[in-house]
Amino acid sequence: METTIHDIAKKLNFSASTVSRALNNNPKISEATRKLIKKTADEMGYRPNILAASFRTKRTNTIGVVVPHINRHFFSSVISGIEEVAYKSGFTVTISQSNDNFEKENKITHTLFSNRVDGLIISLGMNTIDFSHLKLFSDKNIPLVFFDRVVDEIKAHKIVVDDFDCGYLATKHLIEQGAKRVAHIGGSLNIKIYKNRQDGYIKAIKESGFEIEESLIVNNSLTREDGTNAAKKLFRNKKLPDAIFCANDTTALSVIIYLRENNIKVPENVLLVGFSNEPFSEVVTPPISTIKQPGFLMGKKAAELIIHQINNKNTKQNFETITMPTELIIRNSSTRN
Amino acid sequence: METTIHDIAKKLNFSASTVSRALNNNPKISEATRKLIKKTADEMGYRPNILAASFRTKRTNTIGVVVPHINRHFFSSVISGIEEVAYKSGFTVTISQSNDNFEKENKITHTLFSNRVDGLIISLGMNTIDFSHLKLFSDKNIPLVFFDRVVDEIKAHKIVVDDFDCGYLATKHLIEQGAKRVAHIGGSLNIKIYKNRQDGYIKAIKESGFEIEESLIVNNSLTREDGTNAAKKLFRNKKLPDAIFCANDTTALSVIIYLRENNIKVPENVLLVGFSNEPFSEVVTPPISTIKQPGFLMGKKAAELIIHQINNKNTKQNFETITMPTELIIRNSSTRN
DNA sequence: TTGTATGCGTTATCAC
DNA sequence: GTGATAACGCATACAA
Repeated sequence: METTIHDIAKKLNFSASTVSRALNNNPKISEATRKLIKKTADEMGYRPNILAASFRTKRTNTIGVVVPHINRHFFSSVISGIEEVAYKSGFTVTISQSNDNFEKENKITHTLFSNRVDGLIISLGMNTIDFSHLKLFSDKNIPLVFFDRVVDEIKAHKIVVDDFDCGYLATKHLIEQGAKRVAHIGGSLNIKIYKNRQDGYIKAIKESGFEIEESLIVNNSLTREDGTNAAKKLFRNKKLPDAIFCANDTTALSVIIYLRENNIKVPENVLLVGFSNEPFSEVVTPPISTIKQPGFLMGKKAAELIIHQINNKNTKQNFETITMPTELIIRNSSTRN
Repeated sequence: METTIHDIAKKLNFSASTVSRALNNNPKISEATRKLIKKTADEMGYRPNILAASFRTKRTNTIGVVVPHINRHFFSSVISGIEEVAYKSGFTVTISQSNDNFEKENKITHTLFSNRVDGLIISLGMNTIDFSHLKLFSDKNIPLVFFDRVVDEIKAHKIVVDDFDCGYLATKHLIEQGAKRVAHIGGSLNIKIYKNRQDGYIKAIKESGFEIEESLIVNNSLTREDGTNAAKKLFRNKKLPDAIFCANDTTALSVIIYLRENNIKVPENVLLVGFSNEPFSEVVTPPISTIKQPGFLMGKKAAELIIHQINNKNTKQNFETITMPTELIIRNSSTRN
């Protein structure tokens, strides 16, 4: 049997309420009894039943986190940031992954709700176009923070990067390095971040006086395999591209490997920029120029925002969309010395 | 206000107990009323208060997981495996990271205990030599599963790989490829897995009729920086090593980069094997031969074991140590074609 | 400064 | 099959 506050109370001839107060550092309890009670609690091996307390106070001190894939470097960095801030503020973090599967995302989210998490931080799955499971939270006034894959339809804090600008800068950089025919391998245009990256690419191309060529743009789901297929397709053109802006590093890697096998040199023949700064992009040959997203910081920020909301539920919120700084990291894949 | 079973009961002129039973598919409730109650619950937007139920039943359906670093590929793969199995069995997973900091590990573990997790899956921090926070679980008969960094002092299921054998095989492979002076960059010998890897190395060396040379063994904390320093040290020897078995891929990567800068060729001049099969090891030049640990499977296995324990708490357990299969992945860094 | 009484929402034990 | 009641451990309003 676990020790409860009643056991401590009985032993010391106090009431349970006094014990409860002492343990919670209620200032109305005298220094002496508080010390005595805490000491005794310690000796008796008392461990508070947080479950009971949460049930009573309707506060779990738990933050739910939903990401598409835990083992992607970007997401695990975000989680790491969330966890660090949460821990320091006395919150526990419950993590689930949707596997980019809407059914699972839906179920997970409901479970988190039923578990009465104090707030939810989420990056949406690829196929999520119905948002009722999230409305559940905003309707019941449970703090909600989106990051990365956000959605316009729901009012909440959002943490993003300026994908449009990133796409623009990456493409412009390629053009500045002398590229005249920049191709783009992008993601599904249903997803806002990929649409934005592509729009940035288009702006840079037009601004530099080049034409948008349909044959230089490929959209797919940005896996390793898709990247290879995209490369094949692009290099089947009569007029070959001399640079490619890839919407993620995985695809850029596929391209590098494909080109190596076909004796086309990066960066001598083709310049390359990726996206996300995956750990491998720095060490592959040639190192891949890429956009660095501050995953860890995004996580910290998300946690800060949600904890602030949790602690100020009554005061009205102005929901803000926070754009985090990115960095174009220029490496060998996009520079001709 | 949230809808409760009492609200449903009132509306339908049933008792709360009947509603509770119907919702839990208790066979004593008639088909008709069960359907009616479920339908009404749905209409009223009823969401069970799992907190209350957990409190009552003393079962949270939650598994606690503690790892040193969430954003290491190996650990996030393990977590991913745990999460997948847990989800399918109706469990929620709470994840924390210790940052290899004993204080934090201690505090986290106590918090998980107070939150009444049904079980704990843990890989210990680098500096954990006191285990009272884990005894807490085994003493109270709360299922506990260790993986990767395990400990002999506590009886529990353990999921490991055969580090000794891995070290042996890796070293032997290098010798078979013609190496005559194999060096080793290892981790802290306080940590069992690193000790075992090194012992495997030693066995292979001796078995092949070579001498153990102190100057060919470096122990450090296996960071990127440490790897570079170790390489410097090794190549200051009068008689240079012609192969290195590194206790992780990070260090192997450092060595590759250091050697490249010093015009020593891998694999022509020096053969190399790493450990863990980090994502970058496949794509770096040259690709690094390494030991693949089945992180995802280890996670699945850990979850299966702990869920089985949770569901069979009364039946006595025979604690087993499960050794998962590894694979020596041979790539260019260790082969001379 | 401390004690008494009450209830959070659910499930389990009886009873009918 | 269904209902009444108690209990889980804690925090809090109110009393003293």
